[in-house]
Amino acid sequence: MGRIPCCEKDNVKRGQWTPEEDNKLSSYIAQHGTRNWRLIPKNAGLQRCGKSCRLRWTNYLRPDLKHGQFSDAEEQTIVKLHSVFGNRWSLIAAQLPGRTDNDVKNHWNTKLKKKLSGMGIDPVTHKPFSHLMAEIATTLAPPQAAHLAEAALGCFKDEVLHLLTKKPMNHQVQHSSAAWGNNNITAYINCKPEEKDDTVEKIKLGLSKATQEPEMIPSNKPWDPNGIMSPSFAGTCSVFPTTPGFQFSPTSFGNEVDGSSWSQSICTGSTCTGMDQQDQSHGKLEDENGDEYQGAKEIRNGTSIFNSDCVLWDLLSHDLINPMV
DNA sequence: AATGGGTCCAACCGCGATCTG
DNA sequence: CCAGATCGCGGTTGGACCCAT
Repeated sequence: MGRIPCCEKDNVKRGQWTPEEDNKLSSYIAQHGTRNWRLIPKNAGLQRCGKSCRLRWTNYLRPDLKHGQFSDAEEQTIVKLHSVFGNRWSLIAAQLPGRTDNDVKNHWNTKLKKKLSGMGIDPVTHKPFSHLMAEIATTLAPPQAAHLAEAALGCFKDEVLHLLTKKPMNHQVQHSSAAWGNNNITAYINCKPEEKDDTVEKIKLGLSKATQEPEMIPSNKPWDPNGIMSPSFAGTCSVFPTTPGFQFSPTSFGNEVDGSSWSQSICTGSTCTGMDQQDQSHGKLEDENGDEYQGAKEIRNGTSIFNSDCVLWDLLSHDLINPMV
């Protein structure tokens, strides 16, 4: 029944690969291809598991791989695609010739996440931290709001402290914007001071309402899985997407700031026009529990989440090297 | 020079999907 | 059809390297 094991676990070497091992594997694959990873280590004279050989080849030895630094354009692509697909590294890497999913993942975790955080943008949702705080304040029931806001304050301490104390944005922004080659982010951070002040007020007001006036929360709450967003409640957070976990809107944000594709890539969190109004079921990738909604499931099943009149699809489809469908 | 902390990335781990005997 | 191997993926870790003290 079944196949024979891929390797004898107790007789395989692990850890760093030596140049000799690399040479053996490369020359064997050059001659015989990568048909059967189970046989490759044995035939190539390597005391390695087939899985280890596959990883070494796909992540490091493949001749078409790039090994240098990520360019600005590559970083932009990663951020843009991550705002849509999340941690689907293989999908993202497919749009970056010569880069592996491991490369992209490592670069994201070590560099890009920090860059975004330094700009006051949550790398998970691609929204400004201030918007996330405001969402917490305006969309959760009182006990949840209080606890989550407290937790968020811990997570986003620097950004929130800046907002609440109105200290000027400092080194991080300037450093980041310089490193990323233009002033889009600085433009965003520094733009519309009245909106940021408004955001601070929303945070304060929302927390105050949530913790003191439970009767103000409408009956069909967004956190209620059976509920439908009421117009009155939606109006209380008109600036923000009305569903926790909702992702998007590059287009509106870019237009607000300077209309460049780079600012569209960086942050997808501002006013959410297009998708939430047109088709919420396609816009939502996850609900507040992290469960996938229709859109994400369609990606996983290999079909597009985007229809022909979707702004996001228009944005991305022009840039994609490998179709997602 | 020693050392402690931070960063980076190659490699490993575990899981679900797919394939194969 | 089924059991189990293989593949592909995303998350995590180990250790090399760098830098400040």
